[in-house]
Amino acid sequence: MDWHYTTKPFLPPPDTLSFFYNYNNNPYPGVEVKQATLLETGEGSIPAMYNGSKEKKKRLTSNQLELLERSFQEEIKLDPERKMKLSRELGLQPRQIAVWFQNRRTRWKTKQLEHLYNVLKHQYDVISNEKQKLQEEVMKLKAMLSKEEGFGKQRLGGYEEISGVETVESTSEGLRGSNKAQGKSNIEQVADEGFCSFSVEDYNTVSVPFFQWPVVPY
DNA sequence: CAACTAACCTATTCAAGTT
DNA sequence: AACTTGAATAGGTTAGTTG
Repeated sequence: MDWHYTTKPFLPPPDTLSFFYNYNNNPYPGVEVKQATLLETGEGSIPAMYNGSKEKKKRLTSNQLELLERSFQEEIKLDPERKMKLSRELGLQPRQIAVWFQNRRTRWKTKQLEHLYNVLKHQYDVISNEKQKLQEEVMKLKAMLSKEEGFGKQRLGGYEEISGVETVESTSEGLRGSNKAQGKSNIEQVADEGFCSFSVEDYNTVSVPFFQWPVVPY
């Protein structure tokens, strides 16, 4: 495996989650450009860990981490030019820079998935609550209806039409008030509050409001 | 169009640091 | 000593280039 023979132009961040599933996706097919040779990049000099001799793994210093982190915040992907620049500035092998970025992207992605999970869980809780309320309301309405039916039978023929829709006060009506006027369901209301529902198929193509690029949690 | 190349990914290993 | 973290490796996938 080699990391250092080609480069891609600076890629503006995609605004969808699709890159989660295809990091290699290039929004500008055909513009990949051949660049530096091994000699030019200076990666011909293989560090001890890569040339067979057993050197122990060393942690990066806080200064190195700080600069790498700042660079990562600027752009999640690493172009060869930046890799070489960081390599010179930090006194690390370009390979180490590339590895650090790869591992950092993995950590970043894990955090993003964690965040996504929390958002979806919140959505689920809201909808689950709503379902509970609606079920309770249905029970109340059924109870009222059977009561009314009881009255009707007692009056012996004195039939009175009762429209449930018009006469029954909904216990959760207040909750829906404003959105009902706009013809919106509670679920849509949830969506309006900044969450959206999407299917697995949507996952690759639909941009998600809470997703920001490059949000870099750690 | 197959072979090559170089990027990226996930899964894993293992040393260093922490509890 | 057990657990956690993170640097590094292995092997696979993808996409652009070349002959």
